Amino acid sequence: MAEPPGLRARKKEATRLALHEAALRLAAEQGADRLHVEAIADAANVSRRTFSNYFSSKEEALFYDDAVRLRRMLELVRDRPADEAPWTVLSRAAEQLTAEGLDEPDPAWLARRRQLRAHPGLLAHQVAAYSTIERDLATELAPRLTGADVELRSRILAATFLSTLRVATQHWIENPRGSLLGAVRAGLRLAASNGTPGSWVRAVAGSS
Amino acid sequence: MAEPPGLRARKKEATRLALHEAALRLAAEQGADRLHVEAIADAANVSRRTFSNYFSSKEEALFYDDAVRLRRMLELVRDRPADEAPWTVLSRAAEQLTAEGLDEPDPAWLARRRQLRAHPGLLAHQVAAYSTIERDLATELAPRLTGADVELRSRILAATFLSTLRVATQHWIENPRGSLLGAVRAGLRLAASNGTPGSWVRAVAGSS
DNA sequence: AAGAAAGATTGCGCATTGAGCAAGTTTATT
DNA sequence: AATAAACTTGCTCAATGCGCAATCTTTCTT
Repeated sequence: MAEPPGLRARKKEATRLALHEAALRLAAEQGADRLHVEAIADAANVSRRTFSNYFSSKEEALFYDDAVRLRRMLELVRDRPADEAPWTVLSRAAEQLTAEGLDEPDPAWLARRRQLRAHPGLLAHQVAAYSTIERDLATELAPRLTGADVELRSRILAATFLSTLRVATQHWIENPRGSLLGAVRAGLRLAASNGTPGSWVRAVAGSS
Repeated sequence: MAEPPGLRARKKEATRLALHEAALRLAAEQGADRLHVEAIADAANVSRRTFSNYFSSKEEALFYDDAVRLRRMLELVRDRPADEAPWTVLSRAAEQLTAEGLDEPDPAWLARRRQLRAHPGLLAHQVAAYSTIERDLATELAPRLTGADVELRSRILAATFLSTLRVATQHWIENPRGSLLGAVRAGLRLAASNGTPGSWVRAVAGSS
């Protein structure tokens, strides 16, 4: 089933990563607006054309790591028991994902990501990356719901969860007190009680 | 304070709208992928260059109406009393916005919007339009919160609320049973109780 | 191990597009 | 009516996404 990736696949992943990292580095060094596809390709020792074979735009290259994380999260969701409550499924998946080696990321990566935040036009591309799996996540969630309006409810669950994950992560990047895992947990707890004003304080207090 | 817009401003708004509508119509007619800036400009009787003066891409033109709605919603949020509970502020603003003449939209518009849904790449641009005001909404919300973690909480509130609004609206477009207002109300109620499994059924039942 | 088949990289060319600039046109001001 | 301010347009260019065909690499077959 899970055959070890051959040399071909490994090489591909390597250049993909190289392109992603080159993009991130150059964007942080020279500013996101002076980032050109040609430069990224050069930095990764491939041709401009090859870049296009991997990514359809420099922004996609920039947020490739988010895409990977999100695809991985979808897998984790799939692996949760079918009878678990939906929000629990999502929370646990998010926690596993965060725990999986990305809890204490490389400081250089952190700094670069913080640089990127400055450029407001990039936010749009990041949310785009998230929106890519929104539907997949919803269809994964739907069979776990019972009652009326399953479709609407699954889509709202997926969308709000992903938004929360994105915002909590971003907030932690800009403002890293404590662990990322803690930030994600706090965010999810907050989102879980969006509509109940009294519980906010309690929810936050409970996170410490 | 609010001077009536002169001829100049009215003309500008007119061409902006013309461009938006031309884009929407052409996208629905010929498919979103065969949509070219030149064609949009022609259909609106302006030059290609002028199109660029109004919109920075065809997708921005396509989702101009969302942008307008969202800016309007920000105003409505600003006008809510300062002591209202945050989620109530958002719900009321959304309801007002929906009630403001867009509750029973033009069937042609609806059909076109439904066509657009087919093209998956466009979702990214729609969420981009929503993300544009995410920060503004958060900074508007922040002063209405008390306690700890005001920044994180306001950002999560803004993000989840906007996601919900987007998904509920989109769901209603694809699936218009009842009024849009009803769909938005239901969506917000659902989002308000994301984490509490037992309350889902009650929340939905309460919407009928 | 040799050769065929499948897959990846590259260069070339073209269509689309976003934007700066300057000249011409329309609206606002006085 | 004259002047100023704002808008439109055509021209031009750099950047980009992608189809195509040639070449090189990995994998599969026998």
